[in-house]
Amino acid sequence: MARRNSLNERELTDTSFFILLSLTEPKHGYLIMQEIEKMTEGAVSIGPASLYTTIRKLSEAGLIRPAPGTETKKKTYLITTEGKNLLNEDIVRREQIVRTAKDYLSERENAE
Amino acid sequence: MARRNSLNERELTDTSFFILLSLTEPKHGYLIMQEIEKMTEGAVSIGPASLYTTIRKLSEAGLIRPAPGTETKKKTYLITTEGKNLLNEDIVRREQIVRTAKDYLSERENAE
DNA sequence: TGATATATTTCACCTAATGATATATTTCAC
DNA sequence: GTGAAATATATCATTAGGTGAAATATATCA
Repeated sequence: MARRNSLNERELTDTSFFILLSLTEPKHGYLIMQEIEKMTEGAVSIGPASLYTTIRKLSEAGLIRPAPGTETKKKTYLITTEGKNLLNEDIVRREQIVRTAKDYLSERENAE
Repeated sequence: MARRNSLNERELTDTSFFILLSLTEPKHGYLIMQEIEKMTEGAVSIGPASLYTTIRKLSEAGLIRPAPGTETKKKTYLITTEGKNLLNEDIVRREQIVRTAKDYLSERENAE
């Protein structure tokens, strides 16, 4: 849900979710795009505009940081501990949404 | 992901997702708000502005329709077959996201 | 009647995402 | 080296979606 500021509420948009996920291993921006395409088998694709603006935001929020030992022109990033915590929280949040929906639907079906 | 038009791409935002879910049984707007609060145990709450604008959009998209036999001032709605199909699709889409994330993380852990 | 709860609508504003485009930088065949 | 293609980053202008707040309408019932 696009609201005031999803990160403040410890909720990840799909874009932030997948960028954080891919940065559990250090990567630069362009590679992140490719990795997300690959891991979702094309279901999710993030363009450069979304990517680089989101990287900046995640970086400012302390959820990712420049990877050490990479001083080239390619800026390489890595998820932080805080970022990993939030990512794990968000996986649980997403599971709960699905579970809530399934439970709700099956309750109605049984009532018929 | 807030994009061009999520309904065109057969993707539901959280707001649309929960409204459709609650309308598997006929309800008017105000009740939808309460039901969503209740079923998510307060984790998701949708205000009137979001609710009524989303109802209009879902209605225009043919995903919900006025419930028959309710001709009062309270406008009662019900999910359509098309809406139910999309809701079910979206549950699967959401499950896949979680599965993708878990698989991705566990692959990295094993590689350490 | 009037107070309170229930219910709907609209406004103005913000965040997130995005297509498009511009611009670097790297690689490598020639 | 030169230049073309691939790789990589950045920014702009626009749109969709979500929201708090406030206004208004309707229902309920003491």
